[in-house]
Amino acid sequence: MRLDQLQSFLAVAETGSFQAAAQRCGVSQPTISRQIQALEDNLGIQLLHRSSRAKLTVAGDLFLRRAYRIWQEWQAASAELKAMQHGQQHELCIAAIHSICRHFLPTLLPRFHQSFPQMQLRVTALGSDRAVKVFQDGLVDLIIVMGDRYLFKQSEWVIEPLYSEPVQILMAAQHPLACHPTLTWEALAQYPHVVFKDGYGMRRLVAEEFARRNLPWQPALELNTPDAFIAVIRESDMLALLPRSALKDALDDDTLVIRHLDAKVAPPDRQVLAITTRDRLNLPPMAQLLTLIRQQASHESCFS
Amino acid sequence: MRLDQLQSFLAVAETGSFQAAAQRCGVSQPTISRQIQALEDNLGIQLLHRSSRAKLTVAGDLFLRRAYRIWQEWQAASAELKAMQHGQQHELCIAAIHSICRHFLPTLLPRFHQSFPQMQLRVTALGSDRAVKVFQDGLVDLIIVMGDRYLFKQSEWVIEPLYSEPVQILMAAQHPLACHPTLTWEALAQYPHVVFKDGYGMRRLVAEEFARRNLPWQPALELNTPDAFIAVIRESDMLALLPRSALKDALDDDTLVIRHLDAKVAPPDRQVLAITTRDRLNLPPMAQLLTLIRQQASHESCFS
DNA sequence: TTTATTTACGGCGCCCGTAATTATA
DNA sequence: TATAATTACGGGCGCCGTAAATAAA
Repeated sequence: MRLDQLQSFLAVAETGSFQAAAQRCGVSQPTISRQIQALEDNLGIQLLHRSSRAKLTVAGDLFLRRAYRIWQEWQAASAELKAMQHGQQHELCIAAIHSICRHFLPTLLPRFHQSFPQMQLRVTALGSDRAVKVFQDGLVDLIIVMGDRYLFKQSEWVIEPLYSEPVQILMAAQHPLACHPTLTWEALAQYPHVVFKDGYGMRRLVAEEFARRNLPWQPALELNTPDAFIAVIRESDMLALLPRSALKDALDDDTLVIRHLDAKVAPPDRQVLAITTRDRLNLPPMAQLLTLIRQQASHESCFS
Repeated sequence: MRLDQLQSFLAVAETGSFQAAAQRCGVSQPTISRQIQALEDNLGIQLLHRSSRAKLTVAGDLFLRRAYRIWQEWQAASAELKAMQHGQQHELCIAAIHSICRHFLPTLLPRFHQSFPQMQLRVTALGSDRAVKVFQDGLVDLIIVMGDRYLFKQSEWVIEPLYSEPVQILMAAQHPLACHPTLTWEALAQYPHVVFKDGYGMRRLVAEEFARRNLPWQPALELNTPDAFIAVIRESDMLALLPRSALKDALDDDTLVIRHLDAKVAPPDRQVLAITTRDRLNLPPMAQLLTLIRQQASHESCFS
């Protein structure tokens, strides 16, 4: 079945005449005749009486409702996708790690909102693994996560490195290690650690570094928001390895100090990636969002 | 858009691979590729990622639901009409005048039921005009009505004469006219008449006969079922002109007598017609019903 | 390298529009 | 007779399958 056959049928049913239908559809009258015939052959039953005012048969009457629904559904689909292509979708979902939600997106989202005031943005803070999962399930349009060797790349993904930043150590101002300007892994291993829960990129990065050096490493406390880290660290002898951006809030806090590792033994910088699918790049809102993200990222990189 | 393009898309979406889809659809793999391309061109947006496991794009995901609904609707329509053509429709509606419902259909319908036990029959007793109206509106599949010069014939109709029968006069046994073996119009005009309401064929036939003779004719009582006629006639000096089949119940009733008009001035026999549309003749239940109706009609004609 | 999709190509078939024919009122 | 739908016919476009090329994993 072709859609123009359906259209011919609907036109005839509505106008009651083949030639009126032909005019409406912008084709010759025999074309209408043949298309109706094809439809009837295809369905194996007569749809129209061929007297003066072409009236519907019982079968035609039954089919009319179906035909109309099919036609409507196609029109709706067509319009929907057209709208999407012109950037008129109404929501855009982002999942990102906490530091991005806290320090990267807030300056960027208002500017995006100016470009697409109609668009509803949904931003969710998640660990990297979870973000990748919801992205795979098609629940979000874009994720911003930590780069990771175990990231299972799909060919239809577009992975854009945004910036990288060093991992540093947060501790209370009166912590025994606070007097050292730089630290060693052995020193870190002496103290209990506050870490992210499983499924967070930073957890995996830290765990791998300790494992690589065969040092004992016992997470004393698992959290899933960086905010909570600061409160805990301030009042204990615990340590936390965090990316620099997560430590911005601690910079001006007298009760906390930030230290780094010896340059020789420092862990690799943590990479921050934006991931979406290739097809979404063609959607204007997504293109705009990515442009803003790139701008913000280059700005962020200046401080590295 | 062609339907097999839709089918290709659904097959790819379901199997995740072009060649699996090709196998399922029974075509070569390039055909699937081209059909998806055509669909994408038509909608102006990419529907599938072309990596290893062909996954849906956002647009494809949106379109999938529409496509599925369209496909289902077509399948349903196709099955529905196929079933109808094989006589599996589930109801058949008849509208007929009262005498037919009372004397003609009762012996016929049980036999029809034997042939199509699944089928639900709906029979409605109506005046001829009303029956024609509901038939035109597509509310019933078949009508059996009185033949009438004013019957507006449509070209897609099949009109089958069933039988004709004389019009006779019903009166109470002790009626002043009961002693005459045959009657004249002038005599009839002396007495009040019980008649059918407007829109009934017999009403029009009787009215025309009186009008043709310039005789006064005042309906004293209007009814719309022949049953009621008998009860009224029995206890009054009213007359009723009724077709012979409507008088069967009065034949063995001592309180009633039936008279006819002089042969020379008798009104035309009333014709009984079955009407349906040409397309319905191809439906097995209707074909069977018409066969039975014809049989019954020839049987009826024997008594004319 | 292997697998998967796209492009190239020859051929068949379908569909279109014009014009002649048939059916209908 | 006039109007409307169907059939006939020539031309072209479109779609198919096979096979080669290209892209991706």
